[in-house]
Amino acid sequence: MSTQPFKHDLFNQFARIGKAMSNGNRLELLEFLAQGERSVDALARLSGLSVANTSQHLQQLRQAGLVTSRKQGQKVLYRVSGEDVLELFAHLRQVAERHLAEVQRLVDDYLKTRDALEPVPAEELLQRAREGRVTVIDVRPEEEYRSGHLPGAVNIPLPELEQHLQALDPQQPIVAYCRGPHCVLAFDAVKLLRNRGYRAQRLEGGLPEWRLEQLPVIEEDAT
Amino acid sequence: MSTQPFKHDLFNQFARIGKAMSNGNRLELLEFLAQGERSVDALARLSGLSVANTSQHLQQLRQAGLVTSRKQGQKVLYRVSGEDVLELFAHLRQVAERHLAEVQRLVDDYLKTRDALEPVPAEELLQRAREGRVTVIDVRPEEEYRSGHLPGAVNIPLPELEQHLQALDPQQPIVAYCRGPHCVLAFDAVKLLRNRGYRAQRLEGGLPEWRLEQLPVIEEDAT
DNA sequence: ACACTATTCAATTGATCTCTTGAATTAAAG
DNA sequence: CTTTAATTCAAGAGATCAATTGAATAGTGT
Repeated sequence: MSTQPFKHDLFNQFARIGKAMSNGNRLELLEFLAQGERSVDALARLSGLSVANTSQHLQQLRQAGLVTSRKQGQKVLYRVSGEDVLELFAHLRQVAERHLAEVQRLVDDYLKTRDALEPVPAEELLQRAREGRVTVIDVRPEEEYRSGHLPGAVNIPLPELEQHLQALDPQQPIVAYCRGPHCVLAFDAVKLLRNRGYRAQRLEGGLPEWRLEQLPVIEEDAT
Repeated sequence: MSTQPFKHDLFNQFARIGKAMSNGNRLELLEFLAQGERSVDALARLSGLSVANTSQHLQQLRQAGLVTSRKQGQKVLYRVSGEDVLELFAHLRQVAERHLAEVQRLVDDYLKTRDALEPVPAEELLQRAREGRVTVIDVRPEEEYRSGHLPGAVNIPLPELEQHLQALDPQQPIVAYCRGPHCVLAFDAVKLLRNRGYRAQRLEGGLPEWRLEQLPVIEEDAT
C-alpha cells in the first residue's frame, strides 16, 4: 500500500528522534543535560521525577541517540551526544515560541506576574532570610560584594549567573539585589531566572537603601 | 510533586512539537509540504495513506502549529507555517543521520544496492520504455537535449532536478542518462533521486553509445 | 562477607496513539 | 434541488507509553 520501503523506514527512523522529544519530562532532562554531564540521581532531583522513571526516560533519550552515558564508579553519567542535539532543541523551542499561542501566553503571563515586577520590601526579605525560606543573591561584581553585602547573600555577578544556575535550588524562591533602584542588574537577573523557571523577585531598592534602614550588612575586609 | 508549574507547562508545550514529529507518516507529509502547498487528497495519494488518516495527521500537525490550512473551493490546502519549521525538520534529519546507526545503515545500503550502481543496458531500457514501465530522464542541459535524445525521454537538467521532483511518479522506476560513461550527471541524478526515495538507475553509457548501437534517437531541429 | 548506594529491570495500571470504517459536513456541478 | 467530490468527524480495536512498585545488579566502604 505504501510508497517505497526505503523512504518509509527512513522516516520512521527520523520519527524516533521526534518521539524522544515528545515528552515534557524528557525535554526537561535534556535541558539539564545541556548544562553539562549529570548523574541519574542528580537529574532525578533536578526534575523531581523518581529515580526509576528518570532512568527510563534517559534510556529512551539514549536509544534515540540524543544522549550518551558512561559509568564512573557507582554513578552513571549522562551527557548530550553532540552540539547538534542542542541546536535541534533550540529550534524546537523557537518553533514552539513562534507558532504555539499557548507558549506565548505562558511566557508573557509568567514574566508579567505581579510578584515578578513588584519588589520585596527590605524587612520582609530579612524576615524570610532568617527563616531560611529564600535564597538571596547579590548580582553585582565581586569587588562590590566584598566591600559589603546582605547577610546570607551569595555573590553571583550577572554575567556569570547563567553558568551558576545549577547551584541554585529550583524549589526555593530567590531574591536578587544590586546597587539600587536605578540599577538594572537585579531586574535582568530576575528576568533570566524566571525564564528558566525559578521563582525570582527583586529586592526593593539596593544595598545603599538597605544600609539607610539600619539593617545588618556583612563587610569582608581581609582575605 | 514537580518543580515549578510554569516550567512544567512550558516543557509540555514544547513536547507538543516533538509529538507532532514523532510519527513517520507525519514527517513524510511534512516533507511533501516542504515543496509547496498541497491539498489533502494530493497528500493522501503521495503518501499512500487513506484520506481520513491523512486528514487526521494533518490536523495534528496543525494543532502543533507546524502547518496552516486555507480553504479554496472544495479543497483544503495545507502548507508549512514557516521557514523555521523546515529548519527544525532539517536539524532533526541531521541529528538522526549523525546519531542513529540505523539511519546510516539504511542510507548506505540503499545508495549502494547493486542496481543503484549497475547501469541498465540499452536494449533493456528500450524494451521497458516501450512498455511504459519506466520514466526516462535526460539530465543534460536543454541545448544538448534538443539536438538529440532518447525516445520518450524527459529533459530535466541536473541543476533543476530538485525542483521538478514533484512532477515524477514516485511509484515508477526512473532511468537517467547523460553524455556517456565519463559523465557524472546521471550518476549524481541517481544519487539524488535515490536519496529522495525514488527507484533510480543509470543507463549504461550515454547518448553517443546509444547512437552507436543504431537505436532510435529523436532530433528536434526546428522551434 | 556485609551493608550501602546508584542504577536498571520487570510487571502493572491507566492513558494516549494509530488506523479503519462509516457517517456527517460543505462547496461545487448538473 | 439533487448529485458528486473533498474533507472532517466519531467510534472502536490493538498497540504503545508513562508512572509506580518492588526486585535485581553492580560498584564502595567496613
